[in-house]
Amino acid sequence: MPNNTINPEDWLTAVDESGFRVTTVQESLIDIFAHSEYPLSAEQAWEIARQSRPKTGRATVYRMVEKLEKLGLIRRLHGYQGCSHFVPTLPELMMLFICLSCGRADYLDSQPLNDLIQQSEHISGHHITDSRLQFFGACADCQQNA
Amino acid sequence: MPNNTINPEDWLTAVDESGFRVTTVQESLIDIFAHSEYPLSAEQAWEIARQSRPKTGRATVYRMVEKLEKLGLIRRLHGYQGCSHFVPTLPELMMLFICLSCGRADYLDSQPLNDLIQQSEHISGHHITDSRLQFFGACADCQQNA
DNA sequence: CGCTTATTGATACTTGGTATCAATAGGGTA
DNA sequence: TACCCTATTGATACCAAGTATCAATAAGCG
Repeated sequence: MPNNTINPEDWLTAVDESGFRVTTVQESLIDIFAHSEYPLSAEQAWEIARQSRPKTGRATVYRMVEKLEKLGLIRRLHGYQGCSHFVPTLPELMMLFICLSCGRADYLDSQPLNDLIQQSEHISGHHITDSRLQFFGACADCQQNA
Repeated sequence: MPNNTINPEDWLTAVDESGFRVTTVQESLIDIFAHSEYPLSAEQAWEIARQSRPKTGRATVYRMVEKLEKLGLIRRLHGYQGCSHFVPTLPELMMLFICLSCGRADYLDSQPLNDLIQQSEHISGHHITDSRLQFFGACADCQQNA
């Protein structure tokens, strides 16, 4: 995952600016999601959070996940170990590839998807306001090591 | 939904040929999914099934949904009232549009998606074995009646 | 028709997620 | 710094979707 393009500071700013208080739990959860190499479920994030902050509550983690998703900072993966895993959002890279072998997500340039949306709107007459595209398969690395 | 292209007989054949016994419950459930105008959850299918066959068990419906999904006869929708609704599969029409106003699914020609997959494989080096594309928005009808 | 075995239905259970509410901690003000 | 107000938190209870269990039932075959 291209962590270098994800800045936890920006997430804190986004949470702050959306009218919420920024707390230490939230900081720790933002850190966990922003730095994870793999998609995380709320349950997994809770486990990790308790390692450094044992009293962290389950509901708090679920609430934070919901908040981050609503703010568009994380994005839910569907069809990979259920539908409860999240990855950081990278607005220009909305086409997600998930490797079924190593579990890592790769972000692909979303311009081709935007083109496809425009084309589909034109053909069907529907007005498309949201889309979800996920690819599954074997990543370049896993193909080599197979 | 283009029901005219879905043939329950073919589904029964598919279930039969995959080594399962074909029973009356299964026939009724296949009918329900193949003829529904809207995406259905297992729970909803159970409700409908009990109207004509009151003793139908909940687990049976969940089992049948699982079987139909594994055989590729129905496909799960994600992000529309959760992730537990299903629509019949139309292999050449794998791009799904779901109207957020009337709830109906429309199937779009999947050739542009196939092209996109090829292009993405070429650029990324990943081997893509499965994909999921869903559009959300307002269908042509609902735009007019708004 | 009767036998064998897959399927079924009732029920209990698990899991992922939500609601409640008293206790806690931000952060603004004096 | 100390105080107050209120959003957030954590513990717990709760809920809903889905799964496991197992005796009863019904396909399909000889």
